[in-house]
Amino acid sequence: MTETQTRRQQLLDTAAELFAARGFHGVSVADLGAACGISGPALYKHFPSKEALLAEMLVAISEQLLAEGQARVADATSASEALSSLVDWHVDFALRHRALIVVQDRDWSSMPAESREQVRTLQRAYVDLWAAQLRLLDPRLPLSAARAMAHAAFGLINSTPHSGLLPADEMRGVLTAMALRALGSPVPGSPGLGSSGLGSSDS
Amino acid sequence: MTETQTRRQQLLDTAAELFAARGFHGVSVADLGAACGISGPALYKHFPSKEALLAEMLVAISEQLLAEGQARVADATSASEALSSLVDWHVDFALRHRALIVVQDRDWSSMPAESREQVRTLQRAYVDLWAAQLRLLDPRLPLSAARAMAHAAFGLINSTPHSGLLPADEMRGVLTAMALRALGSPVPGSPGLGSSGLGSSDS
DNA sequence: AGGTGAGGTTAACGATCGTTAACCAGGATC
DNA sequence: GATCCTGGTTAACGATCGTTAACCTCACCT
Repeated sequence: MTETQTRRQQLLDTAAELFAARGFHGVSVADLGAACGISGPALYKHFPSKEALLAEMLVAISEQLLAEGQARVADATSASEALSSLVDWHVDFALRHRALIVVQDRDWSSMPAESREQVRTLQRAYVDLWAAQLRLLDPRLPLSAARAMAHAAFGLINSTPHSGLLPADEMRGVLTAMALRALGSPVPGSPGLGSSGLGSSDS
Repeated sequence: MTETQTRRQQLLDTAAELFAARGFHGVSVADLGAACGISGPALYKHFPSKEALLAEMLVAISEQLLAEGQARVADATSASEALSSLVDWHVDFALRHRALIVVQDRDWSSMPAESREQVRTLQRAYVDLWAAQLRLLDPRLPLSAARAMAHAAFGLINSTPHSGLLPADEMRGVLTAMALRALGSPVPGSPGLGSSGLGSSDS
């Protein structure tokens, strides 16, 4: 692999892989060190604690997701173009960083409180970025419903680590198409879906 | 809460909640006991080990998901009706058992090897149940792509625990509509769907 | 009455964990 | 050439974990 990376980055990458496979509490610092060719407490030359390593990992990806998402929305000329670009970005990210995707919503609760709050804020902003575009497409859509739809789209796209059964190229096509269809027309016109009706017709 | 349940079931229910919040390795048997009004090693009067408790929990829900899924497919008169019924069932299950949904794909790797294999087999059968219906709708769809689509639909529906921002009734409507749309017209064999527009750009 | 088993208790065990301490090699700096 | 910082090492610590052992207490059966 890329041997030119710094030891610090190697620790982050390897930790992502191990945490994704066995969970934060299921990986000891000795395991992590061994997987990096060093052993045990050498980790503390690069991070103040095991929790701090996790925090840096998750804060970094939350920032990256949000920053690129904002850039793409800014560059778009319509809501549908923005959403399409957001989907492409998130699919690309999920395919390139499967391990990080798993760790993010699995070991979120193992982070120190302050970083946990930071990630929560970043994630909320990212969700609202999607939700805003959805509400531009259908202004009758309540914010809470738009947020739920964004979360559902993330769940769909983030399913890729759990099913590594397609080559990345084909998986990209499947996920992109499904996500765009799922977000397509926010109000269900189809019959037989029950009487819930998503409210919001009058407010 | 329901005080008429057996202690054994109370342990399973409470464990699901705690595991979902902090992860299997993040919950000690003392924590679990305390949350049930008993303390510490009393767990071993009901389960041979902490891992065995997790295994029973996950095997049970995998069996339940598959059994009801098979029943619904058997009762359906068409592939689209079967898929719609499967979506309803999975959405209902996810809304009723949020904690179990979280634990299932979070602490799968913490199970003893034999039970892990058992759950894997049950889940694979459940995925193939969905995939078979998808391929009835579009016979050109490869099995691997159909499986990926089923996984993606699960991810979409299972997102509900992460976003508890809608009342269950409205959430059911949103998830059902999105899942059906996502599965709706199976993906064209075309790679790189480039600048696909969202159909509803006009309003 | 007396025995029994189910479901608790506390105490204690060995293992493992995250973390700290003390030490050491080597290359850059002055 | 002495010095210092960087990134390693091994040893040891205290805490916590899952698990076992030994004991207790009733409800229940005969």
